[in-house]
Amino acid sequence: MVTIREVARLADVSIATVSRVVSNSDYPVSERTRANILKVAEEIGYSPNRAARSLRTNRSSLIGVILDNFDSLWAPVIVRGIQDVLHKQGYLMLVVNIPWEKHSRADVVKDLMSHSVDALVFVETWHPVRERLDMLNNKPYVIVHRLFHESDAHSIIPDETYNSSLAVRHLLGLGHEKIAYIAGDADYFSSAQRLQAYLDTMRAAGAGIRDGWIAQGKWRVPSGYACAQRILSADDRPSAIVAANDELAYGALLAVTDAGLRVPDDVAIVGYDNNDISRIANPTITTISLPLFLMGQIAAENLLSQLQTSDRDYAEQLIPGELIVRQSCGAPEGKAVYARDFVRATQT
Amino acid sequence: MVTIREVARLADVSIATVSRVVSNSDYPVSERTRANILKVAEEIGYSPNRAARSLRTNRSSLIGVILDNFDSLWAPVIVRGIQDVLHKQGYLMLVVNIPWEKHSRADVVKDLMSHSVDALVFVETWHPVRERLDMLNNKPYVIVHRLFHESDAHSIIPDETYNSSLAVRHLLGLGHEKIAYIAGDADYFSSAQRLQAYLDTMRAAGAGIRDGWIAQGKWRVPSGYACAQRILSADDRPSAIVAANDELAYGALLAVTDAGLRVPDDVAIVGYDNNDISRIANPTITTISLPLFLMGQIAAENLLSQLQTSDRDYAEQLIPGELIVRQSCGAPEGKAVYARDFVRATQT
DNA sequence: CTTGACATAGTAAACCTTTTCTGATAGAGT
DNA sequence: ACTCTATCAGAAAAGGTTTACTATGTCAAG
Repeated sequence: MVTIREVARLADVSIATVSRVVSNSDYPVSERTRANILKVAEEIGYSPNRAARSLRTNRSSLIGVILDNFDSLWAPVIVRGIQDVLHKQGYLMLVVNIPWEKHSRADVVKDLMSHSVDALVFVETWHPVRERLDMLNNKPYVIVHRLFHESDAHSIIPDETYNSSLAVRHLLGLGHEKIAYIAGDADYFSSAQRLQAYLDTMRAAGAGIRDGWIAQGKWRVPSGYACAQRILSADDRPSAIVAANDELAYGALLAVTDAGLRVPDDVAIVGYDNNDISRIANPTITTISLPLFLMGQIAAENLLSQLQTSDRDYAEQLIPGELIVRQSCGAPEGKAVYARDFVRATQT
Repeated sequence: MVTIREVARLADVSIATVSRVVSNSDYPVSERTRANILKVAEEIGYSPNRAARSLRTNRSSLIGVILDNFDSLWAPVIVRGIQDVLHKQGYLMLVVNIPWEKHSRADVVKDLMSHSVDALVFVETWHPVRERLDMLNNKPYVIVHRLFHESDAHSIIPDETYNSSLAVRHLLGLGHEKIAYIAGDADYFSSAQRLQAYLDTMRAAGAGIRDGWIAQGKWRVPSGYACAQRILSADDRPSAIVAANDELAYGALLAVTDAGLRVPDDVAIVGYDNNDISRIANPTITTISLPLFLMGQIAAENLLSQLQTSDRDYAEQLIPGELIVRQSCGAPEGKAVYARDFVRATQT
């Protein structure tokens, strides 16, 4: 292996000087010397031994990324966002996936710490970080898409309330008054929030709500199908269904079709997540899109600023989504007139 | 930070002894001493400084994973498979995504080398590793799902020929004689292989092939739609379409429906990849499933064996997929009578 | 001509492990 | 009682880097 010593020898300077140059120290080194050292280093293909550097400085340029659910449709996009920012700053990601059922989490954190990661990102995590805050050794950390109920100032999460209301407002804006809701798994933080936003928005608009219009689903297609069936058989059949995610929406779509009704003519449908499925379904499904890549970027930037300035105030960050208007609601594709106006009004 | 020195002091032994115990050396240490050291280490929460260890041993317990396309539907599953094996052996993954358009690849490898990774995995890679083999410093490496044409003994790739023939055989087995084919992007290695397998299987079965039955697609839904339209307007309309992937199949499904024909009654369709889409589509789509998780595991095991025994023979590994029978072909769901028999006959 | 300040470079310690070599002890064999 | 061997423990070097401290040279001011 080619070491700093070798560079020093060839450039005829001390290793200290080489170190100053190659590690971008702000210690003064004459331009002549610097240029020469860089030339030599380049020529013999020197790159610093990170282990040695890390041993000395206690910094590793490594960021631990802990995922609950690596091959979900969301996580990889978030991770790419994280990398996008971190990589430019010379950080590399140590990625570990632990299904949330497993309780080996503490070990993983310990593992990462022993590799002296500079900071940690938890993506879509189920377990409060606080439980093992002592293990974190005061290292910066951030949570993207927290799934547990207690709030944590380090989290970056979708603005469920706002996003969910977008869907309802869109339907209201299209003239719908009888709007049903299929909720996600009750265990989830976000399920409750989205459902609440539906209720609040409906009430705020003065629209009536019936018990039979609200079904408790389980995130997946079959559950969406069953829930929609129940909803369609309600005394007062609704003219629109808001689903807590796209899979539920797809189940609902099948149920509506199987009931001999048409989407969007008889029943309009809105989803949430903007899966590939929704782009491809027939009809294509109106849905809420989350800026996942951006969320990853924000997380990484948050981390960087924690790394730079040790003490600052943290606050939970809520990330707004966007309504993607497609065929399943009957609105002109790509245009959410009322909803858009509403958005602007809300945001200013 | 708590170091080996601290453990040694409290256990009243030398640091050498502690090192032997905590690093699982096979150097003899008395049971009494070992137990005591482990107890102390546990109590004060000692975990070895990997940087120091790495500096000394030149091994890092880090594996570099380079991805072309991190948020594809496949890559994350493969990565999970890799982790599944590596993590048990105490390795952690340094994951880097580089879109294949970017040519910063060499830098990334250099980066990883400077972190002294013990080995490298390339997932779904477009660029021949050989180009920068010198940078690899003889470290073990493996390629999962190679996308470039030249063969590489270190690759673990789907057995495209076999897999693609499964689809055709299934249709032949169901009595179809006029089978069309929608190919994937011509740039891809796998496209050509899959197409060739279709041709060979058809010929072997004595089934006729017409020019109008073969369309050159581009992997995505709209292309599948267009190709299917062209195929359906052929003089001699085929009774089945094999698509090079599920998105193309979905496009074909739409085209068939829009042409006023029914799937599978008028036209049967088979895809490739077993995306979520296919499970949910209406009708559900028969397709080929790749054992991605397994491929990741195999890759990792290959790597481990390279790490243990320095010299051994490598050979390209071809991984067979599986036909998932659903509604789009008209066969009883889950049963691929002819195809299955054919598989057995081939494999024995 | 001396002094002080400044710019630049070098020396050497320190970071925490692993591992070679050496040392000590105990038990077995004579 | 002696040597020989096996078993276990310790001392110390080594690995590549950063950095506090020290050294040198140059130049300006006194």
